[in-house]
Amino acid sequence: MILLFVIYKPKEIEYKWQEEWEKTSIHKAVDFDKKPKYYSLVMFPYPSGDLHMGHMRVYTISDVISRHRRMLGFNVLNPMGFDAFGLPAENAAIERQVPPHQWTKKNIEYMKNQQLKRLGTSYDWNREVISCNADYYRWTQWLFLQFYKHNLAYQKDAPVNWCPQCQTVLANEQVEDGKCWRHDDTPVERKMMRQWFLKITRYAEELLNDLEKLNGWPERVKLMQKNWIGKSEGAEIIFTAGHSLQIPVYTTRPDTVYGATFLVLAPEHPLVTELTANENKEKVQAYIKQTSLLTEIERLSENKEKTGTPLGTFALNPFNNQKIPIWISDYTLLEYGTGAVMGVPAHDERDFVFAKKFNLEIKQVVSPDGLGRELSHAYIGSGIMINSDIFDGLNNEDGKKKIAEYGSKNGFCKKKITYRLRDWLISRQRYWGCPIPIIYCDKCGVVPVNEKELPIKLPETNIEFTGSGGSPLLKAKEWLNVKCPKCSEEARRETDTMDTFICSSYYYLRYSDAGNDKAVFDKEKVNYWLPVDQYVGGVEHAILHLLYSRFFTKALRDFGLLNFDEPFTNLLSQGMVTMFSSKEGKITKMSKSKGNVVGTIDFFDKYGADAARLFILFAAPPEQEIEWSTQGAIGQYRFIERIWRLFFNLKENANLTIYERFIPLETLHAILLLEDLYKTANYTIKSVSEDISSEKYIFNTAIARMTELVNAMYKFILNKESYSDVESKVLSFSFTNLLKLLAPLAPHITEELWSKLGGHYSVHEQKWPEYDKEALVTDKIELVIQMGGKKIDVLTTKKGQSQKELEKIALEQEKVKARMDGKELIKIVIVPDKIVNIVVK
RNA sequence: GGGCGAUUGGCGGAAUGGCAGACGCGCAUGACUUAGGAUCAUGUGGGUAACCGUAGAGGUUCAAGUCCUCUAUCGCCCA
Repeated sequence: MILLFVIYKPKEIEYKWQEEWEKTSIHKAVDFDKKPKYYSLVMFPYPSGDLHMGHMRVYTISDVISRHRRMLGFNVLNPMGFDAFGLPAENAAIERQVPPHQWTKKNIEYMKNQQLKRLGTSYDWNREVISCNADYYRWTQWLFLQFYKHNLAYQKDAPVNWCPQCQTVLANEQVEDGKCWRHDDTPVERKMMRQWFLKITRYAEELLNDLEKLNGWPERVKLMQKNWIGKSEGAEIIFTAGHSLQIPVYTTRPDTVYGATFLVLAPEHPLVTELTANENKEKVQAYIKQTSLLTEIERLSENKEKTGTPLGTFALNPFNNQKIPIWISDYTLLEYGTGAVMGVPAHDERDFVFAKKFNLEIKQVVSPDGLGRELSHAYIGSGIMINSDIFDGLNNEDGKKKIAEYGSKNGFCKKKITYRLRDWLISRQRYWGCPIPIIYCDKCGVVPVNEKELPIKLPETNIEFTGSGGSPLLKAKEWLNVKCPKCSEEARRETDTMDTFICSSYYYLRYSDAGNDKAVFDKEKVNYWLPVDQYVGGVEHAILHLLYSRFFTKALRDFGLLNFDEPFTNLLSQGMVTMFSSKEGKITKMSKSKGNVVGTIDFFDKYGADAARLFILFAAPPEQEIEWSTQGAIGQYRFIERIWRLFFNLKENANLTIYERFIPLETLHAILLLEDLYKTANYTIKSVSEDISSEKYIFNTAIARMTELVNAMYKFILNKESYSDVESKVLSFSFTNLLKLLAPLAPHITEELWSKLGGHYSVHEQKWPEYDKEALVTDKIELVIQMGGKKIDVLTTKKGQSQKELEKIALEQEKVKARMDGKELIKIVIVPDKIVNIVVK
């Protein structure tokens, strides 16, 4: 056996084929092709500048799915783009005075050419979208105007995080421990500002109900969305105060209304001033100020000490005419329900803690056994109603209905459905985002920009990035001052830009017709390609991005632009890539800030993208977390090298060729191990096909099966000098199919060997292999003999024997006989062709 | 606190209720070598053994990693 030392140089091979694929456009998606369409999508990245191995996972998984689908005969759309607006670019501008567009563009070029392309991804770059380019954000603005037209975009006052030192608004992620990220000595305040919202709540019910249609989504993602929407059915009860002030209160527990011993308003509640007694004014003002310094998360934390202050006035419970004190506390939120709750300490944990702290009355109205007693904590379970006048003795579930009915008959209560989901605040007081196409005119008020004027481009010259004093757009006078589209008088542009989640809520639609400069997309094209057949992305987007995209799809459908209800038929949320971080002292998500990143370039240079891809796929199933291990990745590099050497060996000695036809089994019988090899090859085709096609995409087991095939081939050729014709055929058959099966996972090495084997370009355009069913038919089985459920012996025997025959065989075994000695036979359980279990006493 | 999920060799992970540990990493031994951190081959859960082993304790079953109940730990989401 002569081993030829042709060295495997992944870098050369990979560059070569990447260029060839690009030159021959084999990844182009064809609109309205005859083949069935398949839309494979991966969440587009933020162009942060340098992708690491952790990022590569999602692109690898999605790419394998795309390549596999092409081989199965689909017309595949596999596009890529960049979610290019956002804070980091603006921060870079503040810190280094590089204009955001320049910084972003440079990063995109690098990530695209040095990282994504080098991973061997099969994107159709003709459809690239970059959200910060005017030819894209023009349509972001256009869509905003459609939302505005349909009353789905509106303005209202809402609290923002405000840094008094920077004189600017901060995003939530810029607030660290209640302090500004740039001034850890400056507490962030909450300030009310007029801002833009999209009315996602109009679709709350549909967004909830349609989750049922999403059979291809992970249950836990659907559950997260369901909880986020947070539908609750309850009642609104109107308490009164003073002469005729009405205070509507929302509750999911109307059955406990007789237990209400106080009322809690949100500090921001509009009636607070009016309801405050003169002698309490000072304290109340101070408390409101104190609350404004807290974030919502801090306010709602259960660990937080409850705080509050009484207004000094009283409200009337309409059910029993009891006078109860009115308080304000930060655990009531203005945005939820009516901004006021009735305090029922006996049956709500937070109310209980609050009542204990401020010595308020606790009155039990639901009891598991119908008896009242001293409570050490709130009783939130069900039971029998007590202390509730005419409702006493009812089961509290019935009580809920009865009380709501009684209340609505008397006009102070009505059934109400509430959602936790709130309207989507889209205003950002930032430069690097899509400008909101609105003009403010002193005469005409809020005026939308004429659609023909789009895009409203971000000014790129004479912009100063200081990080303070508000958005740089406020100082771009030439840009800021315009004529009113209605009256032509002097007017000003809106300086807020849009949340970048808007850009990512429709990019997958734009891919269907990315170059269109007449419309956001052609209706026929979008309805041809969409919905997305397989979406792959991180679970960190399980709620917001996916919910916003679903909302956009439904809204655009109602605008008459789309004819489907849900954008993503199947969703795969891949687990993160972790690695030990010496900074944190533990294994944690790979990220630059934790100092535990493995760069892509070095690894690609040394071991190649194919090895990286195989390791990422092999380490665990896609939904699980994986820990990056360069050693493990080298293991996959060795696997590739083993195939590489096997090829040269067989080419030299065994007349290796492309061979795809099935081989009649009778020609293999006489040769030791040959039939086994042929069977293994076919079993590999079967298993790999099933693993990759399954909706779980279990690539790790698919790779294991291919490794077994390679091992089997090595075993077969061990110490072999020459090969008969039929042996060559079986080896060729095995190798040819191995290349095809491996092609989606390791696209470069398979393309190289396919071409060296004399195959027509490209291996990626070959038909996915089928297996020889005949080869997997066997007349022998391994019969397991058990006694009392424990394995005693395994023997090879004929397939398809009757239960009686199997029983006889089992009882004849020496090992069985020995153990039967002196024992009583209780029963024998037989699973044909599998197992015989003998139970003795 | 509530909901969801996880827990299998030294490590990553395999196992339609039917032979636990496929495949890989690591490790060990041998071969080839001046050499090996290359390659090829063999072995590798624990135990001298009978046997024992899938976080722990119960249960269902002829048979449990897999189903049920409880407990512990970890993770995610919501509070």
